[in-house]
Amino acid sequence: MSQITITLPDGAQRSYEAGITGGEVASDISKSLGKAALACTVNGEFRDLSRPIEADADLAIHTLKDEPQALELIRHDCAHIMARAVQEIWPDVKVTIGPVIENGWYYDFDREEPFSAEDLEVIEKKMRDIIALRDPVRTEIWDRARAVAHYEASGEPFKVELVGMIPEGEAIRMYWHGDWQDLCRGPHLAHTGQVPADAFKLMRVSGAYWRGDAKNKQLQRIYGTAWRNKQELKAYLTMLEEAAKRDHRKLGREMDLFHMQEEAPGQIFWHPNGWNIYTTLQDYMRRRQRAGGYVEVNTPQVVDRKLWEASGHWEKYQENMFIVEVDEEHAREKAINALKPMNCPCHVQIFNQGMKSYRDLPLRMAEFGSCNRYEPSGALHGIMRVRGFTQDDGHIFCREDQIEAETAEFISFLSKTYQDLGFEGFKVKFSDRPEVRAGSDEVWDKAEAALLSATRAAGIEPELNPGEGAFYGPKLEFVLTDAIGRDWQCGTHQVDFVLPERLDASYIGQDGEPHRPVMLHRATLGSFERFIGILIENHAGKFPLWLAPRQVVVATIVSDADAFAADIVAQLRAAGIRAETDSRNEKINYKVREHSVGKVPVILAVGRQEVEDGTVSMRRLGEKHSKVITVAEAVAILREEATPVDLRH
RNA sequence: GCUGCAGUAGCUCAGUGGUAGAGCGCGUCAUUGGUAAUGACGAGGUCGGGAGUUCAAUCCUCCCCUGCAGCACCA
Repeated sequence: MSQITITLPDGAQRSYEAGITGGEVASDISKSLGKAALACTVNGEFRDLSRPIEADADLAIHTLKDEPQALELIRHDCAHIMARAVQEIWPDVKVTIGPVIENGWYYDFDREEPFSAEDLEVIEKKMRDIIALRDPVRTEIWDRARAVAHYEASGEPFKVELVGMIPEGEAIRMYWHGDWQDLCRGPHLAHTGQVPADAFKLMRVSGAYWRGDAKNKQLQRIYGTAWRNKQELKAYLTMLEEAAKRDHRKLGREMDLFHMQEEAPGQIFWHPNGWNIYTTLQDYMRRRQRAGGYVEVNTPQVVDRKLWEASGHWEKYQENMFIVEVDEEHAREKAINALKPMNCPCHVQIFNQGMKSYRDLPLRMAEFGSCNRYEPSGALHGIMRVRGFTQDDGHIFCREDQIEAETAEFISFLSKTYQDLGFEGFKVKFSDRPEVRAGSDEVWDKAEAALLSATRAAGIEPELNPGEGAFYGPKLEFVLTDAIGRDWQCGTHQVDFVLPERLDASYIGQDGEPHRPVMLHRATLGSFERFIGILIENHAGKFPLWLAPRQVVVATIVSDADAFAADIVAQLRAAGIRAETDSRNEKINYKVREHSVGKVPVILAVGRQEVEDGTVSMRRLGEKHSKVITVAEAVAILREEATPVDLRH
């Protein structure tokens, strides 16, 4: 037996016989470490404690203290324990896959009968029984034929398929706890008792397609969440509740911003408060775009199918379009139109009017373009994913050699916009040529290089999405992060070589010959509807003053202050502030509560004292204390704060 | 679109095979009250839509619509 040297993370070295396991080393270091050990990392490879170490190695023993490894192991073992629990309760259920995901895991099962909420409780209880058994986890490497034969014999067709998907040369590893067995890459805990029995919870059941393909069989997926201890689980559940409190659908109702109803699924009825946010945002974008050298246009909603055929939408996008047929009986003519799902073909029509010269380029054309798309019913979600929406759309017609400068210009435009709207940072994703594409490799080379270098020049290193570009050109996607760390893809910037060709756009170059322009499709917010949803959730309804629909409420404490309040509101309105009085016959506590729930940023309370002194008691949303200042001071402060960010100085 | 769940007063929700209840909100009256709910009284729904079973359906069955969660989709 040869001796090997094990080097621990602190640099300490220990000598053992070759073939010793990580678990044995842990026990040798100390009895308590031996107990606490969950798994180990050997020369950078995350492994089971039970695997022998044959040569000199760096070794790190993982315990519950190592958060990422511990969570990975716990969740992974939860997945297996859940699958075992399900098969022990319903032996005829077929197992498929059960990966670790953010905050937990899921496992997909094939079972005729749907799992019910009560079933989840039963499964959860069974899981705790399995954990209490403290069954050791055992592993073996099998050859492919044996694994296939085993799963065929045990009637697990999905596992047979999975074995077939494991690449040649990769070990086929089998795991057991108790008699239950699963195919798995590992690693796993040393025994089932290492899963904290009070720190996991089954969350929900849903359908999911086998291998993520809608053409395949639909399986039943059970989601669970698991943590290192009860406190972490509780913190996570509390966080979910907090996130639910900012749900834009709930706040939209509470703040009286909008509503939706079943006669118009996926479309929004904007109430005065919500429309105020919308127009404030649109006014802001319009000023920014004008300053950015865009010309604003507006194009038709209902457009003949001929244009969609020419643009390619009829062929590629028809499923998502609202088709409008006018029949002969009523109109004495037959016409098939479609509501526009995108603005680009219409913009090319404007570009195509008259002759364009190279001197006209780059031509930056913007439209707050209302579009309608027949989104699948299951995709609809509040005002975030709708069937009728308005994009802050724009198309830049330019020469190939202008792509880089225009891209840089747009990135700076977008970056300022996000900053103005209260978002700290954003990520950029770069998608390059897909397999099936239009345009020559040479043109793609140029376009990709231009996008990349413009992004890098802006000091941004994009995340690469190889092969994910549109068939007509490469694209950048801009993802912003909200106040609670969620990512939202909003902006987009796409190079398009195809549409100008299909719709025959051209300009006369310096050489007197016609040339094809390149089109850059770009949007900053994406759609107003979705972006406002994001804003609501980002601010939890507490909008900065300039965006808030109702900026100030002047609330009277006694009715003797009614006239004074009305006068203050008149002064505030004259200063351009959205203000209203609340002189209802209610107590000040009641009014403060109601307007706080309604997320009004500023309440000015006025009673006898204020009338006498010409002051107001200013209370900001969420603050406990109010401040007494003169009316003139209040107007001056609020005027400044209510000014849109881009107009301030 | 697929799977599952849900749809009762403006909102949140309870409830029953014999035509329905609470809190908040709303209205009226009283109260003029200092920074997150003053009190009393009152109005308000035929229980998402359609069909069926039944002497009788909001409650059971079927179909449809809409919503929610996830999957798929997001050109």
